Amino acid sequence: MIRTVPALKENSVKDNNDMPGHLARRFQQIAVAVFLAEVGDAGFDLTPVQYAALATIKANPGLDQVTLAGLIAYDRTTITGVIDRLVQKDLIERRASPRDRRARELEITDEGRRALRKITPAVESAQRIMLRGLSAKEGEELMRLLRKAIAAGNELSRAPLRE
Amino acid sequence: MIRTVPALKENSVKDNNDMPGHLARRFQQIAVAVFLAEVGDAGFDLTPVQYAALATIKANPGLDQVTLAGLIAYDRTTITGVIDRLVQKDLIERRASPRDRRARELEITDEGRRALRKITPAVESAQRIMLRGLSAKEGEELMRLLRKAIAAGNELSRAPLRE
DNA sequence: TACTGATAGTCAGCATACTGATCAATATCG
DNA sequence: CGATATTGATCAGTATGCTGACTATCAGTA
Repeated sequence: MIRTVPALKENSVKDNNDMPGHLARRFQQIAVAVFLAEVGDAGFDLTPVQYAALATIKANPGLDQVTLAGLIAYDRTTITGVIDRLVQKDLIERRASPRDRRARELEITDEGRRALRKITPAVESAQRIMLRGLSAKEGEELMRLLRKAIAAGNELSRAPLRE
Repeated sequence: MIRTVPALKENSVKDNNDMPGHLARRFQQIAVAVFLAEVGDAGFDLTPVQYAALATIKANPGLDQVTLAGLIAYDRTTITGVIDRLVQKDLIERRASPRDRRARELEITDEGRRALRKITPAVESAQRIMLRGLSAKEGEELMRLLRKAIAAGNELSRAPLRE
């Protein structure tokens, strides 16, 4: 096939599929949808962010909000609302720290522990589903590359990971 | 080293870094931050979503909102606000379609064209920066794996890609 | 101890994203 | 033709995520 007119303009605009930023958004979009579907099917109403916060609070009892934010790379202004909703659902407790009156200590409740236990299979299932197009080896490689890119860019967002 | 007590509970909770969903969120978070920083340094106030919409409207003059949404995998309810803001900035025009009175035809303005031209280097720079931790080969492999995972999960989100 | 800077948390404001609903217009089929 | 279904767009409501500002508190130092 011979084109009489070369498509100059079109070639100068990169395809979305060549843009890592676009691919990042798409993959995250699917990941969230899968998470909500699996967790919803299991009878729970918990977002990915709420789950990550809940699991991290359980693993680090009594931590404050800034530390929590650092451990899961959230902005501290985002954490406030997430915590509010977890408290609302009686999954965690927020109380003033005796050592630092600015800080709030976070603790998982029994109900939070129960929810976390029951929800775990759905979360693991979701992680599998979002990689279902890849072989096990490819899935591992994708995660390795993501970890590497993230490590190099950690300081570039307002909410870097802090250990 | 001998552990007297096996850490059963802790081991049952997967590390965030083993969760593709968490890695997806982190990578996207960094990608957006880098995009906004680069584009902002270039003197423009445009989000990744607005950029993608603008570029797609330029490449497909006169398309309607649902088609645009499909081409970049947005939810149609999200598009409304994005279009509002692009119109507000005089980068595009939205007018009623003569063929289908439900639909709106979208067209880039001269100012939109100018902005797109001037902003392109910053966008390309952003794509490089978000992969700066990876070799060229690794960057290609990451994009290939993301494309593959996305293709397999396309129908799982409310806003799949439509060609 | 008083001043200064840093820190924990919250808030207002804005921009994605989604669910589910509604309205108007178009398509389809009996 | 007319009833029905579908489609394009919008809206209300909710939940991230961010910027920038603010208060209260704490820490270090002159």
